[in-house]
Amino acid sequence: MSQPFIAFLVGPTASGKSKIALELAQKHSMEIINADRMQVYRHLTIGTAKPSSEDFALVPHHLFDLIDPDQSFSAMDYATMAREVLNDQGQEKKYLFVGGSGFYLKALLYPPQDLPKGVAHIEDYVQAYRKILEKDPELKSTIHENDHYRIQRAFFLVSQGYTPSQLWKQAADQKPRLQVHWFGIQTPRPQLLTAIAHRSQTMVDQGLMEETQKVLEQFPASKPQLEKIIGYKQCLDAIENSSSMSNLVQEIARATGKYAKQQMTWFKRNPEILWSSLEHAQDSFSCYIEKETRPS
RNA sequence: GCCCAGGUAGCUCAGUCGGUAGAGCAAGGGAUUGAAAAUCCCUGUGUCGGCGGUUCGAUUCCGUCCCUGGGCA
Repeated sequence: MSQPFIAFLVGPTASGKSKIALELAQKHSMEIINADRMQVYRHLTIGTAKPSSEDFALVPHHLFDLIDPDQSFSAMDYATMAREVLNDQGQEKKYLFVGGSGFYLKALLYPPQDLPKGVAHIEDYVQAYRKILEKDPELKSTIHENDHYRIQRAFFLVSQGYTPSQLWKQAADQKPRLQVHWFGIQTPRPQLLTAIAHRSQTMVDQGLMEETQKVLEQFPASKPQLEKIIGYKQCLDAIENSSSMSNLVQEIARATGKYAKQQMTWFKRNPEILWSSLEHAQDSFSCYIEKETRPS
């Protein structure tokens, strides 16, 4: 038993993870570690539904507010930093990762591969796709010809002499390097959509537009990044085209709902997750933690 | 009351020179290996406003009625 107790609390956005996490962390003296892709950014506060400074004061929090919005960040950066947190601390500790970024948790769980960072700039995707298949035919089943995003990365790896499909297969065959306990909050879709609608409205009321403006002024280079983040993207659209202002909340809620669905697709196939409704989450996860951490 | 323009998938609309229809968005499902709140894939039967008429056959033409928007009184 050389490993601290580690739990992952996952679920779609707006499902109430942060609140449950805070309760569990207080009750079981756990430390919270962020597992949300966007909450690593400083200054993106309202739009990422980051915990409040009061919350931060209640229990130790890690991996929040790490970088400025114009800095790059990746799943591997996240995994590296998370490992540092875990290594730094004593074995007696208990950790609760909280967030909906499945890809990031996966990167943490599996050993890193020594691959170069970067993507290729591509003009002709048809040709680029043909070319990566020439060097690595198995990519055909992994990357769709329309998936330009992945073609850019694969093309880069191939041009560096790698065979991506082999690397990925190797990685998939590895056992997770951490033993973790999975908790998931599951909310019926209509209920979740209602919560999302409310939260979108609250964000706008709290000044999401102003936050967007301020970040843009302070970090002009962050624009491409902001355009990819739900909430900020819609605010940017509204700034440029004031007519879309009236639909702002609706647009944010719509995009968030889609995102929540993607998250569920990610987590649904993980058989290790102990699912609970929001109402029972606190009790059932609490019970579980109690049992698992009781000194025998 | 009269004159226009419309009434087609949950929404916005396209289309059928007459052989019962299709896009985007939404919705549902899936993928996801150092950009992932990104990116991509799959799924479309709906009294084509109601009723009549013409026709072998009408959502498409004609008549009439209803509804919506705009204009004139």
